[in-house]
Amino acid sequence: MLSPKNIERLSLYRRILTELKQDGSEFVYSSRLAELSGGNAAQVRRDLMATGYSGNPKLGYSINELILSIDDTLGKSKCCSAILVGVGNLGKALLAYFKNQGAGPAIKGIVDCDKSKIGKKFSGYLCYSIDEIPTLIEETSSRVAILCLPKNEVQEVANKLIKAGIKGFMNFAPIHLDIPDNIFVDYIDMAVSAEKVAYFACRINKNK
Amino acid sequence: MLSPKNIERLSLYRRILTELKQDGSEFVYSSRLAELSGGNAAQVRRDLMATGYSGNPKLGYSINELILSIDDTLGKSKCCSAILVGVGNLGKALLAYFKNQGAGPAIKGIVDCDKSKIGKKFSGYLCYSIDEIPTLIEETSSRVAILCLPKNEVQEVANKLIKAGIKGFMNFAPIHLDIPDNIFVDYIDMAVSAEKVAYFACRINKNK
DNA sequence: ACAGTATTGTGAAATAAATAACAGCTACGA
DNA sequence: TCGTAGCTGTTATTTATTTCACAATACTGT
Ligand SMILES: NC(=O)c1ccc[n+]([C@@H]2O[C@H](COP(=O)([O-])OP(=O)(O)OC[C@H]3O[C@@H](n4cnc5c(N)ncnc54)[C@H](O)[C@@H]3O)[C@@H](O)[C@H]2O)c1
Ligand SMILES: NC(=O)c1ccc[n+]([C@@H]2O[C@H](COP(=O)([O-])OP(=O)(O)OC[C@H]3O[C@@H](n4cnc5c(N)ncnc54)[C@H](O)[C@@H]3O)[C@@H](O)[C@H]2O)c1
Repeated sequence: MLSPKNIERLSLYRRILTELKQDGSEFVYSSRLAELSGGNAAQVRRDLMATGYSGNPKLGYSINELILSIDDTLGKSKCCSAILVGVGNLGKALLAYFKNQGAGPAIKGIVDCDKSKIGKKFSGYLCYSIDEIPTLIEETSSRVAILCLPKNEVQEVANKLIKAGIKGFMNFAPIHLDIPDNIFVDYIDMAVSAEKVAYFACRINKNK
Repeated sequence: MLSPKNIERLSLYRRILTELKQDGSEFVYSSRLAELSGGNAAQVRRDLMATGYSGNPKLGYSINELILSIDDTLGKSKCCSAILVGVGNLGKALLAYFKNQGAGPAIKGIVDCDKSKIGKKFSGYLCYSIDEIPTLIEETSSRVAILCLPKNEVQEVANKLIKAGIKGFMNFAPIHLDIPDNIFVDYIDMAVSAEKVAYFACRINKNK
């Protein structure tokens, strides 16, 4: 089983490969992929090994074939759809983003509890009420939920989503979810991230 | 020197401690902090060691004193201010978020290249033009920049920002920045994150 | 005053991740 | 056709991170 870090890098390589392809390239070396992804060539090769695809010792990797091989490993994204819960400032921005972007699980439905939002469209998606979650998940066969709600609401909503069949979350609310450990959660904590950047930005060129 | 992961967790602990304090608690055990942060008690203790603060073997950690000690280690956030570049969908959401939120570097200025935005206010911040970056950074003594621009613009803008004194970036654009390695960058790549969640969500309860 | 107890602080051990090293290929030019 | 330069695949090594395990400790109740 691949680790989350392997998966992250494979996803990143795939995006880079897709861009290279659009630019008309046919082959790429691990060293070039390392440059473009900010990693190390040995690691790139090691990650790619995991997909089972073999490059050519003189030409490098065939971009087309490598993309297919990564598709195969990650699972064609289409196989897994998502719903987004909480159509506020962040939720709306994410809708716009994921819509214009091929990769990743396709958003198939959006949900809010605010009556003034239910029934309206956002980025072309009709907003459903929180009570319609089970139906929505069933009909869209979604397994992923993107959580953009206030932190004090998130645990309760996550519980409902799990009951309805969700197996993975992107959680933007700054709180740890107490859920079974067969459910995957990715925490995207921007406040923590900002403090980390501030920490290192303020130490650079002082201690080093 | 602390690692980025240590810093992330310390920042997280501080947020949790602040909430516990508001709820009226005075002391907390490492085991409780581990629960609330989703970690392990030994690791919590190890992280806290790095701040130099010692808990009490019977009572646990004094919440007040521990917060002060973490403040001291991370640097009172106030010491490091930030500017946000790219006031689009995501930029506006982030402005709203960081405004209502005490921690993290304070946003001191915002920048866009769109003439229809320059001179207007967003979440109370006046939007400056890209040419005013050097002045803005100097006047606000910012060392951090939050990058919310299209990916094909980001490298060029980052170069300007570095020239003007920025030492750390939060980069939301899905592209690796080619910059000196004394500049810190945190990449927040939501497409990758979404694919990772989809991968694990679709495998849970199959292979395990 | 003091035994009991549950927690801290921390070295040692285990695990995970990244990097280096190099044998084995393969296209290509002479 | 053959030698070679420069790549890949993969093992070995190193480095980083997490977890374990337990002596030292300080409060509590008697
Ligand atoms: N805005 C940002 O850039 C940003 C950045 C990082 C994290 N966050 C976090 O993301 C979350 C959302 O942030 P936001 O700025 O979009 O907030 P917001 O207040 O703009 O939006 C929250 C939305 O959730 C809806 N909601 C509330 N309770 C709900 C429930 N029980 N069920 C369904 N919908 C519900 C609200 O109606 C609203 O539409 C917060 O936890 C915030 O801390 C936001
Ligand atoms: N919207 C999201 O939720 C989201 C999520 C993840 C990542 N991103 C990434 O964040 C970036 C911004 O996304 P967005 O949805 O806000 O896009 P957007 O198009 O809504 O906003 C981009 C903003 O940047 C400004 N801009 C463009 N070039 C500029 C320049 N050279 N200097 C200064 N300002 C400039 C534009 O005027 C606009 O205001 C993109 O790279 C996107 O891939 C967005």
